[in-house]
Amino acid sequence: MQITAHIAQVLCNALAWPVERSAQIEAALTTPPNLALGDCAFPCFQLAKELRLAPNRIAQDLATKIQPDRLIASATAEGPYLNLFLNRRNALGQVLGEIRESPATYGHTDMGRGQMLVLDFSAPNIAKPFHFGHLRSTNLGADLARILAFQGWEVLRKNYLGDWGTQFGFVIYAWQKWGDEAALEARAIDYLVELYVRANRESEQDPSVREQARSLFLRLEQGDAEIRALWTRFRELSLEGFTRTYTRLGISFDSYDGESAINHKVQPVIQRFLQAGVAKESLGAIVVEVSDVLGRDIAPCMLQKSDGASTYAARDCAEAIDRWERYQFGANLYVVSRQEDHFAQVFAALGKLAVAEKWPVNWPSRCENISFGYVRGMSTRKGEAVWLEAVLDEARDRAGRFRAQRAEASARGAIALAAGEADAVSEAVGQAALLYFDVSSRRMTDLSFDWDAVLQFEGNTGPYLQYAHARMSGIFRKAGELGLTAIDEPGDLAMLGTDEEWLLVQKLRGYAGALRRAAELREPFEVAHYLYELASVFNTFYNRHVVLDVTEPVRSRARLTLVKATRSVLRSGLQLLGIRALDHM
RNA sequence: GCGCCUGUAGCUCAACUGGACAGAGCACCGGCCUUCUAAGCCGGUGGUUGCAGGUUCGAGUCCUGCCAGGCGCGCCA
Repeated sequence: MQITAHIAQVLCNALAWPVERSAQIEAALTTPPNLALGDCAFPCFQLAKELRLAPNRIAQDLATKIQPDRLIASATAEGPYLNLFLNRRNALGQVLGEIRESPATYGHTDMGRGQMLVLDFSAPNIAKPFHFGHLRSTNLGADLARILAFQGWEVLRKNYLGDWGTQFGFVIYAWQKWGDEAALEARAIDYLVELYVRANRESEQDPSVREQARSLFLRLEQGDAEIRALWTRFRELSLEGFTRTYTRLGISFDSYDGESAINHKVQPVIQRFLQAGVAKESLGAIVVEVSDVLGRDIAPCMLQKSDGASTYAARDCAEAIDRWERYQFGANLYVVSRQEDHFAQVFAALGKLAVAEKWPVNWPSRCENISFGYVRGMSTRKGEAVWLEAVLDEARDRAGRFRAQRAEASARGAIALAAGEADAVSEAVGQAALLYFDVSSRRMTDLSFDWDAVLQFEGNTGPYLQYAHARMSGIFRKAGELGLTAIDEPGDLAMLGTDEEWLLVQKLRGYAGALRRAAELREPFEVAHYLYELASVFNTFYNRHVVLDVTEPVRSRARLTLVKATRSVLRSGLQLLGIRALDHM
């Protein structure tokens, strides 16, 4: 980023603009399509309007005004583009120096410094299957948490468990009717899901089941001791199951307070809405009109149903208020799929309350719904759902088989691993395939579940990134045997003179930009995409050049420095995506 | 009917928020293991960006209208 900032400043001077505008120039800078055209480009189209001059003319003028300096070697006009060639030797030294000085924080910005960010993700429903579809919210949320924390935010990870609502009435109804203590002991959460599905199926035949479930939930909400004890037990069992999966994925939360925890604060909030004149009664229910503030035809935000039970929206409102009082967040994000209308209603209702009660901070505008695409082929009712644990197992097993198969096909064989290590590698590779698949397209893209598409180990995949990392680690093992080490002073980096080495450095320079886009757009895909390109550029370099050559120790050490920096950035990015960087595969 | 989202190579996705010839992976065809891991690399085949207009120096990207698909539309969460 520092080189880019320098270029922007030089251009700013050449244009005789005030320093403040250099940020605008920096944002406009792009990369030419190939090395022959240059290393950095400034398109002059926008300036054409402002200066009332042809863009080609502006590019030519600028080219003559740019003085070569330590980082800029030359500038040429190529049609409407001003193309810059960098001083490779100095630029390379600067980039590798920055990475060497702070490998753990290279590429970060302070965009979130001093601000709290509440991130609500995963949020599975108790007594409902934790299937592959839930991986999206869980993984997307965990990635965003790491990415935003890296950008300086103080992130609070919140798992707002779906542990309240009529669904629980169904489970309790089923338990009272068919409950089997032995089965619950043996199968825990799986058995609860069976009960839930069975009650649901019955309610399709017999509408009165729904009524009974509803009344059971009402009793729970009113504090019936017997029902409450059942609920507590079911919640504990479910949470144990979820936690196993989270631990396996290396994900943890700061809070598991679900909808039930906010229960006692819901009524007072509904009263506040009424007293402020924001909510009104309609058909026996209590609602907040939001079509006026949202400027479109949308149903009102319902806070209380005509039977007196609170709604999901009311709990979300109360919960958001509680969050604000606790944390005074700078941002409050909900990673929930395809509930745009619901969140629009909740945020708008809170916005109206903010105005009516004259809140000093209009925090509802800091609330965001991070939506994402639908996972097709995964309906619980149709029995298509695949449990996340089963997917993780399958991923691990396929990764193990794939490795054995490759070892046989390759003339060189594969690196021998200890038995325990082989299992750990299979688990890590399987997860990498799964987690990477999830972020290999932008979050709004719908996904269809397909074993063969999800569990790929070749091409643009998670294992491809791990493989590049393992190769780099292999180089360092060999370097240790040969007694070669990376260099500390940049003097001899002039040995890095090939295009492949330069392209790799150029790519390393782009890490900060990828991280910034990922954070601003709430889009981990940006990191995944960047890492794929980085690994790809590295693989090209790796195939064309030998790093370690005892007859050329100076060049070898310079290349080791480059590989060390690349591995550091790759490892940093993988960590942000929750993918384990492996030293052997 | 209304609202939100999507439509790019046979398939799965990109395209740095309006910029250089629309790029990757999979699949298919050909080449590369006596050098640090071939889960890799190099080359090839494959496109009227759903259709029709509009905005301007310039459109896959923005606007309008069609066509096709997905999700939602006050007492499910």
